[in-house]
Amino acid sequence: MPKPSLPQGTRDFSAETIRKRNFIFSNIRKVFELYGFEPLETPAMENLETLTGKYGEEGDKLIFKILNNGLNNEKNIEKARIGFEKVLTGKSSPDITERALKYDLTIPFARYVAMNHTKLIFPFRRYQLQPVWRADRPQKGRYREFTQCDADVVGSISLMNEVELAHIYHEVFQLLGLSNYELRINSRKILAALAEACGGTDKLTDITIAIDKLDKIGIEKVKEELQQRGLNDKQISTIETYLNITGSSEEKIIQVRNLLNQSAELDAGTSDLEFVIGHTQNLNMVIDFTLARGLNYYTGTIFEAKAPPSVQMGSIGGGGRYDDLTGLFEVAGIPGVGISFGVDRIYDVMEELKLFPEDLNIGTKALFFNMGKAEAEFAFTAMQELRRQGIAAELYHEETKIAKQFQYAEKKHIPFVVIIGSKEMADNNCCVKNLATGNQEILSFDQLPAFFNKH
RNA sequence: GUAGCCAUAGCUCAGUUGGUUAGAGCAUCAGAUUGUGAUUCUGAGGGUCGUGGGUUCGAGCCCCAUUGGUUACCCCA
Repeated sequence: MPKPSLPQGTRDFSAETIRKRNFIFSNIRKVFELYGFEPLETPAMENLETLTGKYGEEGDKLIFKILNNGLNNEKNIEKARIGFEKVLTGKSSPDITERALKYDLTIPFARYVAMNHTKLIFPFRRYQLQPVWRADRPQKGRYREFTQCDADVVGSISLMNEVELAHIYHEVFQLLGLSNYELRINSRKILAALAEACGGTDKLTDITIAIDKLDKIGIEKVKEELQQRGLNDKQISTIETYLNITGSSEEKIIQVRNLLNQSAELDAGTSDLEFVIGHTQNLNMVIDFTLARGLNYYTGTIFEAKAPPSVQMGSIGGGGRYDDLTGLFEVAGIPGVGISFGVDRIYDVMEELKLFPEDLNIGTKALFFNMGKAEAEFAFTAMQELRRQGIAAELYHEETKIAKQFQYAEKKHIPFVVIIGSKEMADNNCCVKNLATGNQEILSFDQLPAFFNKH
């Protein structure tokens, strides 16, 4: 029997971790609900066909594919062999795999909308908190199984949706204590206008991939990469000027208008940003023209939430507007915009900054000591009454020395112990001790619920 | 997929140019006090040094392979 282990990049979650994660989830859910979003869940797996081609070439490689069952069945064996040959050339074959674990929540959502568009009430606002899987090499802040929390509005082109989503980011991060997060915003339309000015729209991807790395590799390396991607000096010079745009959001918009030739794309992109900026005061939002985002279905506004600069953790959330996501599934004309929170990274950031409230790990409120057979039975009755009142309590499972029972309570972060010995039994009361302060008092049993509700 | 680093007790680690029965702290358990807890005292258990080969009189240490972890690239939450 080999040592038990977990698949790479996956984790077990202990009680303490789950309570902290639930703290994040419940705040996100609360804000989503407050903004009128409705919950949705989709399966862990999708048909592979639903997912491939939606995340770009690199994305396709990171989809976890599920091997078909019954490949060794005689009537399948020949097909499987041919299919496998195909797989070896780097392609996928439905004879080998036709299902995959979901890679994000947006594409399955688009599939859901496409399947149900006749029944849904538009604009349709849904939120979704579920795990997703990526066959990526794990490293800091990167897992193979992680949880996304998405909110999307589909069936509306109103920029008020962007405004609301920006507010959602802000409210959630405030609730979590991440007040110095940064929300970067840009528009794919402006990037398209830049591409137009630099060799045409077919250069859009090359340009965005390169400039997205500015933070990491610096301007010189970006210029090198642009050169390798076939841009000439004049085009690179335009991009450099573009990347050097600084100032307030308003100033940045003016500068980008001056730099790029006037076009419908540019006008649309800049006025989109102006609208969103104009309706979101004091939200830690900054225009970042280098923001590009990988997923190629975005067409308008794009968002990226950055962790506070004091921690080494890039993006803790992202999103954007897509004109026609459901078009991928043969249902055209449903535009939308959405955002996502990366819970696992938010968790790591909050842990590093020690932002979790102290009292999250209190499960059991009171431990009843076991002071003997008769005492324990007496305590059990008292405890059951507390439980009926909604107060979590435990009775120490066996009679043992006091020190050990105290230690158990301490280790489990139980804040109070209730001692019922022969004396208390005789007086029909109990001794309640606060472990944090060391204070203890004698209470009658009918005082207990009120006491614990107060503390 | 590519590259670097790491692997010794439950945890964090030490282990000299290769040399006897491989150590420490914390944790665990048991005992001097049978109704009051971190402290102190005494003692105990626990490792075929990730795995498999090789070099050597001799390997935790050197070489090769392999597995796992980790960090970075690509990409991303």
